[in-house]
Amino acid sequence: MDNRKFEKISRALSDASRITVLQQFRKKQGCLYCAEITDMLDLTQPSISHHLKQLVDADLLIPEKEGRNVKYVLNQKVLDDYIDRLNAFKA
Amino acid sequence: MDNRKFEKISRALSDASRITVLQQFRKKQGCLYCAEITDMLDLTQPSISHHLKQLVDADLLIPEKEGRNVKYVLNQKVLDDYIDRLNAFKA
DNA sequence: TTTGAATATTTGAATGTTTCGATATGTTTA
DNA sequence: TAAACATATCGAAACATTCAAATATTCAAA
Repeated sequence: MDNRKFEKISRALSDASRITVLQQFRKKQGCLYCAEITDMLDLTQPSISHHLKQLVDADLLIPEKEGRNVKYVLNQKVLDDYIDRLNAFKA
Repeated sequence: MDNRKFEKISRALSDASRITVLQQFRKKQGCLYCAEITDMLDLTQPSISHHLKQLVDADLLIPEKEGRNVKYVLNQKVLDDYIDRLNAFKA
């Protein structure tokens, strides 16, 4: 992971709505449907779509189309790589 | 660490200059002087001061005044807490 | 106690982000 | 095929961030 990608992931993580979304993945074994996410945030559908795009563009979520629904899967590998970069800051 | 603090740290980490600064701490055993940081970035002094303030406000760096110089120390504890929150996203 | 060096704050312009309403795209079902 | 549904994109308003120039503050040394 290069610095540009680290920066992009950090930016994706720097928003209250997106943090809330990510926290819900634990309860659902790492995958959530778009509709479930829309239900849990008090935002319009386009806003939620925008936030999800940021998380997908940062590779934190992997979208999987199922008919007219979209299932988002948490990308644990990217999360682990990001954590490795954080640990590398330490002396 | 609450969500607001997690968000603040993420935002502090979402800038190329600030990432560069943090990466230098490893080479210097976790502490750097303001002047060293100013030397390594191609930005004006006020801009660098502003970036350092964001890292300090996020508690990633602890400023220690030494006469008219400032020594910045990397806050490993906050980094560890942040990593714990990231791991908590995982299923 | 003035001078100079190191760092911080303020200001303003340019740019980026968040949000929403409207609309578009793609998919299932009647 | 038409209607209903789920999600994405567009366009614009409100707000936040970044950067540099100018200025202020703090401290050490002369």
